[in-house]
Amino acid sequence: MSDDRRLDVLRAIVEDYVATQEPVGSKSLLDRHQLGVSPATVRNDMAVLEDEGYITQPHTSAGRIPTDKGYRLFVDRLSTVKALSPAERRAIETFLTGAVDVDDVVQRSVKVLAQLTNQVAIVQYPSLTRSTVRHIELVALEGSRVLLVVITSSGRVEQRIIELVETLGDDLVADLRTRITRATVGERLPEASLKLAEMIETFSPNDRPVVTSIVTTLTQTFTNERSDERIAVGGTANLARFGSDFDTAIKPVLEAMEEQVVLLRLLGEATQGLSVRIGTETGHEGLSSTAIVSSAYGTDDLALATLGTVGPTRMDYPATMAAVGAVARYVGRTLADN
Amino acid sequence: MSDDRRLDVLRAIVEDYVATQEPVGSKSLLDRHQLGVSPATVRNDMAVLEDEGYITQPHTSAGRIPTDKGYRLFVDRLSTVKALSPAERRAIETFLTGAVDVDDVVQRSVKVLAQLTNQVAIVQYPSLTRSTVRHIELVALEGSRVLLVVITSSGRVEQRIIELVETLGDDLVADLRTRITRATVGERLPEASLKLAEMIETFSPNDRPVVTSIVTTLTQTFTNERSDERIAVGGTANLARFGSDFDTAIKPVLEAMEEQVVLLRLLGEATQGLSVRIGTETGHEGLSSTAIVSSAYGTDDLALATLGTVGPTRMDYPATMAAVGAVARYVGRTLADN
DNA sequence: TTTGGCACTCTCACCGGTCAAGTGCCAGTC
DNA sequence: GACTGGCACTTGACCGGTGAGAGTGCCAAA
Repeated sequence: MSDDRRLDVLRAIVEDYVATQEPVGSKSLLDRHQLGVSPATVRNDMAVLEDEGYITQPHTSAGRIPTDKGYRLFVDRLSTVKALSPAERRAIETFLTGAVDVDDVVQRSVKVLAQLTNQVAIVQYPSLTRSTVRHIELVALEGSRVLLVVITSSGRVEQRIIELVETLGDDLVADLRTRITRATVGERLPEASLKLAEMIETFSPNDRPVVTSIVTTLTQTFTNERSDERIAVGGTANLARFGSDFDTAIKPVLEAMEEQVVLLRLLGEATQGLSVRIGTETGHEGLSSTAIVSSAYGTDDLALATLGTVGPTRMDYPATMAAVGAVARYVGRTLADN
Repeated sequence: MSDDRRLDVLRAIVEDYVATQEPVGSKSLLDRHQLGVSPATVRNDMAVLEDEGYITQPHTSAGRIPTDKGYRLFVDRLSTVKALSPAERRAIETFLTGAVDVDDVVQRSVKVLAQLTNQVAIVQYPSLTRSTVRHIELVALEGSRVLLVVITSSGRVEQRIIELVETLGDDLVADLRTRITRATVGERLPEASLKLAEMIETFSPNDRPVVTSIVTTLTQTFTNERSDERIAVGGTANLARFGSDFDTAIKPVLEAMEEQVVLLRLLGEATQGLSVRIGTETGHEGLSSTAIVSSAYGTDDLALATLGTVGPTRMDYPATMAAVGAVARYVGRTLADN
């Protein structure tokens, strides 16, 4: 018995099932793939594959469908990432080149990713905490309000309006601005926060309360989860492909898509390279029949954030992985140019 | 024959159908409403109502369901807006009072509106073009870049980074800042644009190219559709209630929800008061079995923007209208306090 | 180890009958 | 003239039975 052929059979089953959405039997499998053996042999192989937990039958006398474990093996060892067609590459390129700012880049990537994969696309905004400060600005508004603007290396602009207890003198504002700038520009945001804390000491005791309150807000802005958590979702209309039963197949996904916290967990840590989580591997109950393909994007040396797609476990993994990878590369490049 | 009773019958049909989601027959209608007449009489009334186009039968020997025209009549003449329960009022209040900025207010209102109505909620960000300028700031960044920040009366903060052809002198930036401030603060944005155009003349011919390019961007920011079009959507999981057929009932709605342009048209012009559009009145093909309840929000004298819900035509109109109205009032008040 | 054959199992689509709900119409009553 | 009770008719939903089709497991033979 050849171990290789059994894997070929598994691959054929996955491919057929993804294409037809129907349990695949030994005979119809041979109609579409030349394995050079008879149906009976395939049946034997299938029995073994089922014993080992890679495929399963919805009911006796039905064909087989892959299990999560089967998809896992397929992704890990049986598939090669499809190359994108030139048309697809061009689509990504033309979609992304017109973008004017970070918001725009994210918006457009969600759209193109959803379109390419026919799935639900998720794109996380470039992380604040992993960027460096490019520019920081402090502006006195009317009354005792101060506007704080931070521009990061990835082009994100964050602003906060701070309500102070007392009005700031113009000279103090100017002084603060230069000192904050000196302390933070070029630094990663977490380190910038540390430097800022030290900086407080250098002010006269009189000014410290005000300075502290500004620095606190600034630090919050740098490290605040809420601002680090921004995420764009698109292509929800593709949920149609997830299955016909709304309550079990579609509703949980829609609910997850509205929960930033869940989305973040799903995208996962921004490790370099493609990550595929299948079924229960997503760690989310409602998503047990979906799979998530994600990838970090960023510059060569620094992952800025993550993007990916959510689709049914019976998806075209090679194509999806190719699309996610390509969009991640383009987005990383686009933001680096900024 | 009493015309009033026929309207009572229509009201009963709408109420029953909304409650049960099933065609209502003459007999079961009398089980739930005391009309003081026999089923046969109700049948006669129903026949007339059907002739007039207010109700229809899915098939012979089925009960009747209201047509769009029937709902229209119901909304216009047969229903009174339900008062919100104290619990609901409290829910809105507690949800909105914690908001820290405009983004937060909008985010939270979408959520609470979706929750209250069990429908898809849409909230437009406060319009830029209808706000006045509260503060405007011009900051020279590194190189020939300039950061422009506009804060409006409704609390929105918009920023743009402008790439100039030449580096600006510090004194020119300062000069520009004060002059732009003088020209625009307190003005409505469209008028501010006009004033800015005039202002260009007051600069020396040397500086005019730079000034023009800044003013242009500023004007674009003020009147740009893209920034005026920001919209938040929530409660898409409630699409479950729209019907069981994904392709005809749910997909079109999801698609519409992803198209800013469509959404804007659906919310409609921000006229004061509640607006209800039923079925084809939405002017959007895919939404022929949905209804949109929307309302402008803002201060007494100025509508800032619109919010509303999208639901199936068979919705509880009085309750939905009450919720939309209440949330609009609260949001208007919250933003006015800002 | 592979293969062909065979008996077996299960789902699904189809069919016909029955049931319940609802209608339209008509003749009778107030 | 408006309302009512009665009746015949229509129709979708439900149910059980049936047959076809697809697929399986197993076994003996190559």
